[in-house]
Amino acid sequence: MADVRRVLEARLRTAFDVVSPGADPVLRPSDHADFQANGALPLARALGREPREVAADVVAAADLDDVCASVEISGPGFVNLTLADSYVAAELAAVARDVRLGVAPVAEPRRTVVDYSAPNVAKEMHVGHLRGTIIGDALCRVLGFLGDEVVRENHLGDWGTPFGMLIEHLVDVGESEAVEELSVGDLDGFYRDARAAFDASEDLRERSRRRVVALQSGDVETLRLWRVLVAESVRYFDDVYRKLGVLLGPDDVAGESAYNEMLPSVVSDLEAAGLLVESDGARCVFPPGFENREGDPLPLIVQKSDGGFGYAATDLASIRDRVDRVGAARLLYVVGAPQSQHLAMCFAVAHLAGWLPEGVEAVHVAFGSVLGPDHKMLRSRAGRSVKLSSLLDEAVERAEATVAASGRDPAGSRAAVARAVGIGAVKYADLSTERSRDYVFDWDRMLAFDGRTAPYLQYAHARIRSVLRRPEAVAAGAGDAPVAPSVREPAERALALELLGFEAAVRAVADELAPSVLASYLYDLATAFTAFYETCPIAKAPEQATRESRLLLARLAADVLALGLDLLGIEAPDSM
RNA sequence: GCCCCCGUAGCUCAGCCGGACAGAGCAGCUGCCUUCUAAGCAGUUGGUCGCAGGUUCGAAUCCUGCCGGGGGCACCA
Repeated sequence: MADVRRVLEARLRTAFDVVSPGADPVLRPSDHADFQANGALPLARALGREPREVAADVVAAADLDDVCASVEISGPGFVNLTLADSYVAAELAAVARDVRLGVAPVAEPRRTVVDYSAPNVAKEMHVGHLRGTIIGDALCRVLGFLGDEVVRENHLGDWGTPFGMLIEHLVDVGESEAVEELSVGDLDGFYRDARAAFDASEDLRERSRRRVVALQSGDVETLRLWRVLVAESVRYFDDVYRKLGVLLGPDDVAGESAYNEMLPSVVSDLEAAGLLVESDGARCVFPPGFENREGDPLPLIVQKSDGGFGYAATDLASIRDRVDRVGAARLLYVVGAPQSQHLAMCFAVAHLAGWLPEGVEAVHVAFGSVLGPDHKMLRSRAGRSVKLSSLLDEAVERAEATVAASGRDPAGSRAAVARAVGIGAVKYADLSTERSRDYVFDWDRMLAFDGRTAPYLQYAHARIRSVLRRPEAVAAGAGDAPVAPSVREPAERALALELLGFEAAVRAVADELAPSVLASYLYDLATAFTAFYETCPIAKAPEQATRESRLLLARLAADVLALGLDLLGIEAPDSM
């Protein structure tokens, strides 16, 4: 209801229908008014009429008296719409009464599985996992807030041939030694040592091969050792997730191994459907439209020539499981862009096999890579991938240094503020870049208090809370009183309109699976607030009515900032 | 060779279901703190929207070709 744009859109649609049924009003924000409807121009061409005449007919047919102060035809046939202050104020008052701040839940909630993060057991989480984890988490929060039933699934890499090697290494170093190493989070050290030993010893290679067989055939002791590796890794991942402040936890783990028992039926059902083709000893499906280097049909290898299952089999099983058992209406795969062909093939095969029925949507939510200052994949000085855990620690350390340098003494723990700022900076930098693009990781830029950064937004929020804590504000109810806000001053009006755009921003994130829309919106809101803050005294406004109105605007700005940041998984301290 | 993504101001990016002079942040330059957190605000400099065609009354946006960057292309996941 708070979305004034949708109200305008609906009214205009009715008016356009009168002129030509089904015509799109093409409503956009405008530099010349609050909004402009461009629909008369294309419609005029279709009708072979003068654009301004068509616009005039639309305006005549439109019922906008209660919402618009002025409706004017301009230029070649634009319809410029300026909202009535009374309408803006009334809508704002409605938002103020709404715990959801004007964001209505979706009419038809969908059960949505979000597959994201997916680190590998006994391997370090690195920056490659950063984007997927942050983006997936933000989408879960937004979809959940809009009322969808979100099922998080962390598709852990917990199965496959490397586990023969890893388990043998576990045995060699001794179980308690290994657990010790893993529990302090040195997964990379463990993996590297295993790898080095594997490469150096034919005996170990042979044992590893036998161990894989034992694992796959369900040998009890082997499974026990495997569970040790998984459990220690999951515990470590959970530490990282808590450090990062994401929703993901041990209960969300749906590792590859969880699909093991379904793999044979994936193969046999594909075979029964006549989709399976044997090629060079491997059992494959050749979905139409995919070619390899030589221009030959490209297979999705479901079962390898050695009888083992490929990851395609697991991915297909997960699709079936999520549709049949979980009952999902939508499957989101928050997975890096390089996997797009693989996922497209999996979806294609699932369609062919009838595993993705009508009404179930599968989407690859692809994201780009994290690049270093040299615009190449971000790596450490040593050329290794950057350990995610260390990166997060560095973010907090750097934030701590800036907070300390400011000489401020935020109420509450300085360490907590540093954590919110450091982690928030990393998340906002990531989320504010359009997700399909690669993005350049730059400490100084993301941690700056100037510009489009989390620290700027957090600071804007903290300033508002500070104003709301002032005695004059507390006395006036700090914006909680049911007042009719005034939007007479340009800065008041601009802030009010920005606040009314919150619902549209949140919905756009869900519709386009693009958290960056909300990230941009929050920056615009923060700048609208600071402009208002500069020109309009809030707690110190001389008149009681003005004070109450501005306190309401300020409180709403803080609430929307806090909620919006929360939907992105970013904390908003009350003081900093 | 084929497919996918990207190429917009010095740097980082928005806009891309066609519309009124191409926007923002940073950096640069100018101003503004005895007054609610100046970690702020206001103003300003800066662009052949990779190139060339095409469609259109109108193209950063749609189509085609080319150039440049990244990624993927059968038994690792």
